[in-house]
Amino acid sequence: MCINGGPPLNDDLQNLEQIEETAEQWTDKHWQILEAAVKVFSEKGFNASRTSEVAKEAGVSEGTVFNYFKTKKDLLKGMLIPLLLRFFRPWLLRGVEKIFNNRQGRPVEDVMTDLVRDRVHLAQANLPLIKAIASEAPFQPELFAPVREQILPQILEVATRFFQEEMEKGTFRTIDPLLAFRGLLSMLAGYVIMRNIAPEEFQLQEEEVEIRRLVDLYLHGLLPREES
Amino acid sequence: MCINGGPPLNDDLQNLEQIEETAEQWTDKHWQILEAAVKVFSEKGFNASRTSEVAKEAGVSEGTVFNYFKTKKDLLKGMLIPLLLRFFRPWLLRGVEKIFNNRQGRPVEDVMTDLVRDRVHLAQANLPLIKAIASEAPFQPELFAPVREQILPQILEVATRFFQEEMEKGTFRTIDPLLAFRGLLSMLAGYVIMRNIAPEEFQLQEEEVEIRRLVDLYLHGLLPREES
Amino acid sequence: MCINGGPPLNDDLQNLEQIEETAEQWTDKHWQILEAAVKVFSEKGFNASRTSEVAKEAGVSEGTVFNYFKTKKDLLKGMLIPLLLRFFRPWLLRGVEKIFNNRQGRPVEDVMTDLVRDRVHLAQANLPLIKAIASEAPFQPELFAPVREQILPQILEVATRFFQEEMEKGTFRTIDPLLAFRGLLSMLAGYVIMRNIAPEEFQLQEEEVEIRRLVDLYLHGLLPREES
Amino acid sequence: MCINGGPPLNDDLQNLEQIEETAEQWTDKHWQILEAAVKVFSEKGFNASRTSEVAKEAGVSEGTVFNYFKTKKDLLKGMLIPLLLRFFRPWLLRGVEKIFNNRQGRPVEDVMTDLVRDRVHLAQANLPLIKAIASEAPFQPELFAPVREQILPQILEVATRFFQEEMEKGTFRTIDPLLAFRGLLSMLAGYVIMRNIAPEEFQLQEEEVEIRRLVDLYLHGLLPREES
DNA sequence: GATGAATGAGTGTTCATTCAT
DNA sequence: GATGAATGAACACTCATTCAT
Repeated sequence: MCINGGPPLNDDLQNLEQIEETAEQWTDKHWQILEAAVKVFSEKGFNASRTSEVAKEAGVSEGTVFNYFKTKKDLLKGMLIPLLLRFFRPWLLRGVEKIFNNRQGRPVEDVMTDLVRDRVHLAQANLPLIKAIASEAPFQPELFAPVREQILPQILEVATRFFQEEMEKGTFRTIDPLLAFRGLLSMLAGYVIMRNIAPEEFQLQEEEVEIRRLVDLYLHGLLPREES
Repeated sequence: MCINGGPPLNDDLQNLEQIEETAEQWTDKHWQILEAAVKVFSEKGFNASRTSEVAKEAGVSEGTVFNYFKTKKDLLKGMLIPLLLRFFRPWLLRGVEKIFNNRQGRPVEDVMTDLVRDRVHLAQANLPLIKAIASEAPFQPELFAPVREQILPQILEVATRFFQEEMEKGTFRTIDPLLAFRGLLSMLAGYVIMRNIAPEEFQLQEEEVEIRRLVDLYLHGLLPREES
Repeated sequence: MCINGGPPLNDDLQNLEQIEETAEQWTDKHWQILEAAVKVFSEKGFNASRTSEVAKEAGVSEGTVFNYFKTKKDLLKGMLIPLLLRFFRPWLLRGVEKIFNNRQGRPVEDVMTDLVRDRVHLAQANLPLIKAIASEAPFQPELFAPVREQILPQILEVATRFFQEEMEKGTFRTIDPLLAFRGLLSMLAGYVIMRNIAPEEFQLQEEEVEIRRLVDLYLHGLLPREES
Repeated sequence: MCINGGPPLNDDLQNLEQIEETAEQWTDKHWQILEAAVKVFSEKGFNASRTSEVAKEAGVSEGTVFNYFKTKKDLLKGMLIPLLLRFFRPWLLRGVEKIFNNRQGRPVEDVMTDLVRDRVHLAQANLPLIKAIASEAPFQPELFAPVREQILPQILEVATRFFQEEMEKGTFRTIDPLLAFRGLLSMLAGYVIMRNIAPEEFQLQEEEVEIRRLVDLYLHGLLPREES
């Protein structure tokens, strides 16, 4: 009859524990179908995608898709699971400290570059997933409410703590840590988006160069160094 | 029988002259219907929107919608016209110089703040329009190709010229002007998006404060001022 | 967009006034489609019927069916309207008295025969309608609740009044008038049903003969006349 | 692989011998599944019932249902077996005579009351079975053809014989024995149906009272006794 | 014998588009 | 020019049935 292994997706994305639990109960078929959905949704958008195409892409029959995900919308909802796990599990588990713990002596530019490079790579590797979700998120607020209300604050808290600590140590100048985070996030996202929309028009160089430049601008600003 | 006043939209968005021409040939009904479409599309997304709802919102019959815009997609295409006109006509007509011409003596922070404020206000005022277009753009590349290929380079050129001149004058330090532009654009867009997604979670202050902080971060970077 | 002239069917079948109102707001298309639905539903049963077949039978497109009746179930609900109007409007409007008013001097057998004949003819003429509704009624109690709770009591009241008056006049012997009504209704329905299921097996004669026999059995019972 | 114990159901319901034979070859699982089907079908109707629900109700897997009954329709067909056995085996085996043999001296009212009470109890006890079959019978004529053509005539013959004998004995007045049977059957069925549709609206009393009244009306008719 | 995952034809319903009035 | 009834292709989802384990 109905398979739909794992708990229902509704309201079960409150925190990482629940998300991991759900993910563990998923079978290979779940992942196989979800990957197909990610591919199709990211290419055509949620509404323009056809469940038949997801099925074909997954190499299963249409009925099977619905055995594993009760509705088309559940496919979208399900994508939050790998997204959150891939992007936040390491961070939230280990804290960002680990990344910065062993920066002994290394210049802050290098450390920030590592950080940005990691996120850029992650975003590039998961671009379809991000595209599928991000493009539909504005129109399904109730679907993503748990993320906004539960997960986002956790992320902000980690980020804030990181910036605050560094500011106290004097690594960064003292500004609103959330502003610092938003600024970095914006530049990072802006880079990834523009890179994928119109790399030519923006005359983007190879990734490593761009990342270094981005970090440089973020850290030093546009004004001339005053010491000179 | 078919009205569809003005030239067909296809391939007629190559430059501002053509766009203005098309806009002038539009009747009030065109605008009335397009505004309705903007409202509906921005709330539900292009594919989830119903032409019937656009008609109701516009206060006309469904048939009339199709008298003015041959297809649903033409409604989307048509939105590019007010978007481009509102965002770029003043810039491209007068050049950004005008904005900076009369900055005699005013500190660069203030001038940049004016610039950012202007764009933020514009974005806020046209948020539905932006949302309607931006959310569908990734899935209709051919629809937006003329913009990317014709309009975007014009914009980039103006922006580049501005940054370059200022760099030569010493107002800004010398970096890739496109990088400078992308950085500013990213921060600007990031601010507007986050403000509209989750103002609470990001603890956003009143606009003027946020804009000043944003410009400060953009201009000075995150590192402590070295002279101190 | 949506036509669906007339008020929504839900909860609007409380009394004959509302039913008549709804019926008057129906267009020819409504009736055309409903007749087709009656035909199809009565032949295959509600669930086994296909809306596509209803459309074909009505000579309209499938979309048109749903313009006039929002759902397949609404087609079923809509059938109550002609059913009730055809079976009860005359009765409830004029009272059964009219039928019996002018029976001056005529033997009660003849009057009852007229009554039964009228109902049998009506039932025969509306057999598909009855079949379509009656076969689904047991499984859609909420759909027919208004009829059971509002219309049925009205009918029972009229019937009760009729039998009671005749009993007081001495035309009938004094028994529970509802029992008398149920008995007549049962025989009438039983006759119509058996006639349509297996006329051969029940060796049914021509209608007029059967009706006279039925009335005779109903009025005199199975026991021998005691006077003899 | 396929079990489907017992002979195929098609065309094997010609007479009671074959039916009994089939019933004897059925295992407990057959009965278990069939009872579940009766429950589900009687609640939702044949077409609206899901084989998955039958399986769940029977406490077996969906596959098992189809091991015992090749198709969903076979479940319906199979229901004829308990129906016919329960309703007609005793009658046909022993003849109705047995019931009437020992009526020595008892008034005919009492004897008829016994008869009616027996049938009413039987119907009440098997209501789901009757409902499941009766509601689908009009739309599956070929399924029930053997019953109509083979079993029904046998029943009618027994009934006819009974009424005829009693008429010859003078217990009943002489009318068409089939009419007498149809009249009784109608009243009986009408009572059971109305009792289960709307006992309140019909103001039904306790069963024993209703049965006595029903028999009284059937035997004496509605007219006043002429001897008084 | 029992299972239940996989199947895919089939369904009610939607909605962009047309066109007669 | 404006209307809105009619259209029918298309889609999400269902479910009886199969069959490998």
